[in-house]
Amino acid sequence: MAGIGVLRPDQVPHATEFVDRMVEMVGELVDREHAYVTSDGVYLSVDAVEGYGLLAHQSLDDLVAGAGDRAVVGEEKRHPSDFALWKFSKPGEPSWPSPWGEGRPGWHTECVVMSLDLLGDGFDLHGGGLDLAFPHHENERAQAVALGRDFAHHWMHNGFVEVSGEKMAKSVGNFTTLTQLLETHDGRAYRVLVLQAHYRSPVEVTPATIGRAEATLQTIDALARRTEALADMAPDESVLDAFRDVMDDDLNTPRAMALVFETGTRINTLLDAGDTDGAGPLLASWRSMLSAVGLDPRDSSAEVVPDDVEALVRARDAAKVAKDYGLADQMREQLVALGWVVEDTPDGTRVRRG
RNA sequence: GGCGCAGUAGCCAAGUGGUAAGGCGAGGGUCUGCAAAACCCUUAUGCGUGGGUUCAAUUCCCACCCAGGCCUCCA
Repeated sequence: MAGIGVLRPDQVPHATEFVDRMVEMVGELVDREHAYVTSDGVYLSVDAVEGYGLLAHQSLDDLVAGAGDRAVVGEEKRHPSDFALWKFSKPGEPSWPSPWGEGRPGWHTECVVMSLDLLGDGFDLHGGGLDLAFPHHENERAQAVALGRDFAHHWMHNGFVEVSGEKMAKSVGNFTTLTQLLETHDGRAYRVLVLQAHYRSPVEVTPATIGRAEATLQTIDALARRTEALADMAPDESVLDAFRDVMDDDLNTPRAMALVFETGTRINTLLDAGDTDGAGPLLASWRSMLSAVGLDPRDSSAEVVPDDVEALVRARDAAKVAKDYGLADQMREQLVALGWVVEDTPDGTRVRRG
């Protein structure tokens, strides 16, 4: 997680620790007569849920019609779309006690209980992949509604990570773990890729797109290096306002990133002209935006330049002063061969890891 | 079969009823001893196809093509 700049959650609840609460909730639904007991479990009655199918963009009738042959009304289910809140266990299966019999929780009761317990009623956002909208999230919402509780105010369903236009999934076998990715690539590249696409859209993640994102990062890191000695000033509020505007517009991170790049270009232009004071506020807002999207410029100060490389750099500077460019170029080639990127600056040769 | 979602330059990817952000790449230029970095210019009269509505559509409507997704009791 740290490799791609994702913060740890404050809470990492385990469903097994909330079984008692789930049983309580199911009991409450039964008491309210929004759930009923059958021979194999406890079911939620979707007729009791205002707007069931909202997240799936389907009416109850559509759901039944669309299910075709699969719309088999369980012998005891009152409605084909009714779903299990508690499922009686078969011998040998893990189970917990309940007033209705030994069993295990059904559809996402843990999500409902844990989010309401830990976040409280009426929390802001509920996220998840597009594929979870139905039935997973639909059924979560259904339970909360049947309970009369105020659930998530906003649902955000993100598009898939795709490879050649196909959903990346274990079952498809086009699966790359982030751990694998981090072995050979800058973890920030994945973040750049995700930021440059809208969250609701699919993102193409392939070696090619990751590689391009790394190239993008190089320009960000280059500006960070160029400005690392510059102190923070008061940020340019007009830039930050524009940033907030696009982020407030359904989290339009691609626009936000465009603003980051455009601001970077403005800073470079001012620095080229020697206008450090003019670049200061823009730089502060640039840093602020990068921080907001969780992209940290690579810290080059931690990079250790070995003595032999340093000696070569000094020797090359001496050769340049002596205008022995043939020797200087030869030394540059040596440095490049050793894996260093060589940049000439007014202060002499600078090297960094390529 | 039902319902949603998408098809935009070489690639990735925003977006709007009034004439296409940004990134990478590519070509040209400025700078430089030469490079690198940086900056500037160019790179879709065009946004899957065919109709329609409109003064005007990539943006709305209809049909079609194509990709991928969900349609439940493992979560």
